[in-house]
Amino acid sequence: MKYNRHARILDIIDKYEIETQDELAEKLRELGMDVTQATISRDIKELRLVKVLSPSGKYHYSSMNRESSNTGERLMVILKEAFVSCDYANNILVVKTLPGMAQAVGEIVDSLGWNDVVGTIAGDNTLMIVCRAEKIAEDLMEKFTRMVRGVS
Amino acid sequence: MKYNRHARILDIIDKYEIETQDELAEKLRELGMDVTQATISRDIKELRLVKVLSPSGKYHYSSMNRESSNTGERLMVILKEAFVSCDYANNILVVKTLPGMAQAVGEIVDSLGWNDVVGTIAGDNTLMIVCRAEKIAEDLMEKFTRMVRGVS
DNA sequence: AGTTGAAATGCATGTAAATACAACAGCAAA
DNA sequence: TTTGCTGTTGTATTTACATGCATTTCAACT
Repeated sequence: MKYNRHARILDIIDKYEIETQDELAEKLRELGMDVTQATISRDIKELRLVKVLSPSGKYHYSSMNRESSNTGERLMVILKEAFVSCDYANNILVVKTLPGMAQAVGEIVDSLGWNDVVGTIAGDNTLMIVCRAEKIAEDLMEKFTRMVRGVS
Repeated sequence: MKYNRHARILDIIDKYEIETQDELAEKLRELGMDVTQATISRDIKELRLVKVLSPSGKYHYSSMNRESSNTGERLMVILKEAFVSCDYANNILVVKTLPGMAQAVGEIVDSLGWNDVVGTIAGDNTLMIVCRAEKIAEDLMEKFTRMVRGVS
């Protein structure tokens, strides 16, 4: 019974913006699965679901993974995860990444199409970004750091 | 006042496993910032923090990003985000990724050290994984698909 | 300084979520 | 069959959280 329900729960939160556990219980009841809020609280714990804030300002349950559905967000996620640190000298920004990830991060930076960035070159875990001016490199470092800290 | 506090909150949830908003208020009070749970509820909303389940089975606040602190998890996140689809023929598994991400995914697969995988070679958005047997390729496809769906 | 409007906060309270406890179902060993 | 164990669920309750409303703070103006 339980695993079937878990699957349905994933379906439901994917399809609707579920704001409360009671609401979820309601949906399940419509599918003929009679459960209480207590059970759902436990399900949610097992499924490791989280309550996130939608752009609309409402909270809703989500699956933590696959949160980012569009490509832009997915790239950002990759960037954040692969990023280790960065520093600059003159107009060159040097980004350290997880091993083997520098190419990928370079690709992402390229894809952003910032035209203050002249070009990028990547090794294994190091990426160099050539900026038009030192100021740009500085700003960019700030930007990366901020981004990774989740401030957006 | 508020932005200062927001910064501290990020610090605190990074450093401690904060289970409740009251607990967070407590920590802030220790830093001389006198706030109530109500304010923190609003802060948390603005910072888009989420309550996630730790491995220990307890809930704690986290920044949604940077959730994956250890390298293994971070690689998994990248793998999930960069993955598009896969298929196989014989003992060769072909994985499609986002543009420019194939190298990175290949790197990750290599790093997993599965010895049923003979080797990998990556183009721009396509990765080929040479498996020891067709069965392995099939299993692997299953594994990837499952993983991306968030079931593990 | 006084006025005004917007943002931040606290207080009180209603709502949502987690859980202690008990009941029960399935199941394996005696 | 009985006993004891494990896992699932509901009930009742506690605990945690969100929010309406009143109050304060602060900056931008007269």
